[in-house]
Amino acid sequence: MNALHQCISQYHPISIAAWEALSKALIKVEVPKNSFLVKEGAVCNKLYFLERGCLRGYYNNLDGKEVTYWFGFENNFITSFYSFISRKPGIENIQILEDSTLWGISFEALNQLFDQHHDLERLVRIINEQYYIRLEERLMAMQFKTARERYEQLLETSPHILQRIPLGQIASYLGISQETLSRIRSQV
Amino acid sequence: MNALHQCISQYHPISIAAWEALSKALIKVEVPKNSFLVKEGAVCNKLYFLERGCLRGYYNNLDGKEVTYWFGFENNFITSFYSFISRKPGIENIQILEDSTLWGISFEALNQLFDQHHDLERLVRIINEQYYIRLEERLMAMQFKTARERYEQLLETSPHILQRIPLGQIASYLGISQETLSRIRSQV
DNA sequence: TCTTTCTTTTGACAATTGTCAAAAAAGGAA
DNA sequence: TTCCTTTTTTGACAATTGTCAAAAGAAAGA
Repeated sequence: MNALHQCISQYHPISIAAWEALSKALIKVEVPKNSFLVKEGAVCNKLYFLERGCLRGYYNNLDGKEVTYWFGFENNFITSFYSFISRKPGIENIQILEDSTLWGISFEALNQLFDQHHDLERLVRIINEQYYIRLEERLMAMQFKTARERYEQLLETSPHILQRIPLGQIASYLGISQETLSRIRSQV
Repeated sequence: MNALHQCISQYHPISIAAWEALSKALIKVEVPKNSFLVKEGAVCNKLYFLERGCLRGYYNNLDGKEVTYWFGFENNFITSFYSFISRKPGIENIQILEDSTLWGISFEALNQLFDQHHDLERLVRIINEQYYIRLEERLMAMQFKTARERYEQLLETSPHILQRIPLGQIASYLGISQETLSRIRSQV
């Protein structure tokens, strides 16, 4: 739980009372490789902090292919965002790629904490904003860069992804075919 | 200002006190077509609500081309998000495409209001979340759909864009060349 | 170790999309 | 209207990326 506290502090320090309340509401979740944290068709009721391990979000498209659109690593906040926020079933699956340790809090518990601790809601607002900026950067790369440029950007900003994730999933994440990524990689 | 109040209510109703405080902090901005709300290299210090008109966010890429990555229409919240949040100069230009009326609030004023009115900060958190979901949808379309599919999706979800925005800017927004968009359009 | 399975690479070819240049069409101003 | 500017379309060709199939390589279990 220390990792979470440290991570939080980097975004926005919260009061001791807020941290204590949050700690009490958190539930430790240990999940083995290849299991699922969230499955499509279900409402995702929890927001997680990933302390150890890694995982991915993907959905099955109309052609029956798995489409990976994000990876989660240590110190990331994890949820099926659309489902968690809208309280509706999502199409997203969250699969554990390495044995992982997470801390989870339910939607209800989180919102109760928001009522009691203004600074906790501020923290979440600020984290949301930072994640928004990341997403914006990714959209821009997707929209205006070639496959090769996107791969090179990934190499620079997130080399750990290359070491921990199979190529096919990375290709999907970059929006290209596995064959194309393999060819790009052999030419760099 | 009524439009803003109504728009807000759809996200999260706020107290009368919060609304009054917000109203007082808002500054009306009228801008003519082709002028700029935000220019690259500057820190964007305001969050706007667009009451009337339309505008676009774009940046100049390394090849000297304008790259459009969003449009704003009536009832949208507008800012150069990265710059507004991080308090750093951005690369984004916001150009007015039709004579527009906006209501603006400064970063400082907004944050002071957050301290005084918890429900206002909640409102912004919720709006942020909804905008995040939109962005996520756009990223997925960009990542896993063909140019034609993205165009057809735009036709369905935002036909007004087609009627108010030049083709070249729409093409850029869709991440394709103007010629390709023109050809797609002639074949639908 | 030897299989078996999963992952990655390679080849051949097709489909999509981009680029450059020019023509056509549309819109604005006098 | 008429002229001028901007926007859109079209053609020819090149570059990028995808698809299918097969081979090569790596990892995991018996």
